[in-house]
Amino acid sequence: MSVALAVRGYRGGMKQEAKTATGAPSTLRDRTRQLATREILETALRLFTEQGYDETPIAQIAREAGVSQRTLFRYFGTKEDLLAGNEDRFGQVLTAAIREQPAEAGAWVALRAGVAAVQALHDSREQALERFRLLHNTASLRAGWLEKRLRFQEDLLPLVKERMDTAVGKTDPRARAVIATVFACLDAAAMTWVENDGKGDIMDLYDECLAAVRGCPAATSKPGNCGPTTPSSSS
Amino acid sequence: MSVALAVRGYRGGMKQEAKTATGAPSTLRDRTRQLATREILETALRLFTEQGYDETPIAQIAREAGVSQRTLFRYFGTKEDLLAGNEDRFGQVLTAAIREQPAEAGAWVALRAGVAAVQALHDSREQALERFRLLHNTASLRAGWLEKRLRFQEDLLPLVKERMDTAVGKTDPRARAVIATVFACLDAAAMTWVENDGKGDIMDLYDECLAAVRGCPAATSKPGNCGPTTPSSSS
DNA sequence: CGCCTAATTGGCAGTAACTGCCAGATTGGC
DNA sequence: GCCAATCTGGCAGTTACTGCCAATTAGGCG
Repeated sequence: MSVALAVRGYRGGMKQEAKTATGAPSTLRDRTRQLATREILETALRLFTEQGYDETPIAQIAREAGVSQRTLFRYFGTKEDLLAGNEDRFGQVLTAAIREQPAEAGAWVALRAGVAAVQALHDSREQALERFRLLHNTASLRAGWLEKRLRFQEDLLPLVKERMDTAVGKTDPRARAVIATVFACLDAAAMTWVENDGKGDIMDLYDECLAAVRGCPAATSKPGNCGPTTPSSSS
Repeated sequence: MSVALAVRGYRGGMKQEAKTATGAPSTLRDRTRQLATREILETALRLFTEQGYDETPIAQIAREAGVSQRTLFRYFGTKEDLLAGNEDRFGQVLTAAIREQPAEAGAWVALRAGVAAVQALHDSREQALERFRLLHNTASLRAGWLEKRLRFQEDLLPLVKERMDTAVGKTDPRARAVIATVFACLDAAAMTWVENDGKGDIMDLYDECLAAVRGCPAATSKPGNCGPTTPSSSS
C-alpha cells in the first residue's frame, strides 16, 4: 500500500547557485535548460491546439523542438505534463490561500478564498480558455486532471477539518463532502464558462452554483458562507 | 471536434438468435463466449487483487485464462474494462431510476433515488469493498473511473434540468452543480466507507454528506430534499 | 589555460497497452 | 457434408515511457 509515486520529470541538478529567485539564472546550463523548456512547452501547446492532443506524438514535439525524445522525457516525465505544467502550482496556491484565511473563517469561506486565488493564476482569459477547452475536450487529459484534483482534495482535508466542528481523527465524511462539493461547483462553473466562450466571470458562476446547491439564494453579495458548518456551532 | 469515441471491446456478431434474454444462450458459440468471458474476468480480478492492477500485465491474464492476448482484447477492449465490466450498467440503472421518479420529485430527491438504485447493484458487501479498494488505491483506475463518471453527469443533465426551474436551453450552471455535488457526496461517502472497512451503510454516509453540504441538518429522516431547487419555485 | 569531474545528452533496446491484418480453425445453416 | 460466416491466434507495428551506456559539454580548480 501507499506506493510512493515517483517524482516524474526533471528535477535534479541545480544544486549550487542555480536560481537567483529573480528568474535570471546565472550559469549557462540553467539558461540553456530554461530555453529548452520554453521551446518544448511552446511547441507542444502549438501542436496540441493544431492537431489535437491524442493526435500529436511525442516524437513530433521533440523533433520540432529540436531535442531528442529521451531529453524531452527528462524535462517532462509524461505527455500530460506538457500541458499541465504548473498544475502543482495550483495546489500550492490553493493551500496557501486557505491557510492565510483568518481562524474565524468557516470552511466554505476559506475554500472560496482558495478558489479565487487559483483563478488569479491564469495569465490571460484567452490562454485559460484555450487550455480549458483542450482539457474538457480530451478524455485522457480530463481523466488525468480529475485524478490530480483528487489528490489536492486529500491534501485539503486537514485544512478544512480544522474549520469545521469535527473531531480531527474521526472518520467523518463531511469534510470530504464539503471539499468535493466546492470542486464540483468549480467544475460546473468552468464547464459553463467554456461553453459560453469565456464570457462572464468564473467566480460569479461559482457563486451561482454554490447558491443552487446550498439552500441560500443570492450568496454572491455575501459570498462563501450562509449557513451552518462553521466552527463552534455544536462542538 | 466531437471525435466519435470508438466503441471498444467485442460487440460484433450475435446477429441472429443470440441472447434469449433468459441468460441461457442457445448456440454453442455463445455458450463458449460466455465461458471465456467469465474465465477472463475471474482471472483478472484474482491477479489484480493478488499483485495489483499496474503490476499485472495483460499477457499474464491471457496466459492464465487460456486465451491469446489478441482474443482477450477482442472481448475487452481495454485493461480497465476487465475491472469496470458493468460500469455501463451503472449509468443505465442510474438514469432509469431517475426517470421513474414521479414528476413532483425535485432534483435532489430524484438523484438520491438514482444513487440508491445503483448501490443495490453490488452483489455482496465484500466484493463491493474489494472493488472499491482497488479503485481507490490505483491512480490509473481512479482516473478512468472519474472520467466515465463525468460522462454520466453529462447524460444526467437534461434529466435533472427538467426537475429544476431552469430554462432548458440556457447555459445555466446550476443543474451541473447539483449533479456534480451529488456525485461528490457519493464519492466522499464511498471513500469513508472504504476507510471504515465497509462498516455502516453507504447511503447513510451519503445522507450525512449531503446534510453537511446543504444547510439542513438531520436530512436522514426525510432524505434527499430539504430546501429550494425544486420545480415550480419561481418559473 | 588546460584538465578533471559531474551534469547532460542522445541513441538503442526493451516493456506494456493496444490495433490491423491475415491465415487457419470452427461453427451454423442448408 | 459443404459453404459461408464467424472466431481465433499469431505477427508486425504504433505510442508512451524506462534503463543503460557512451559521447559531449559545462564548471571549477590548480
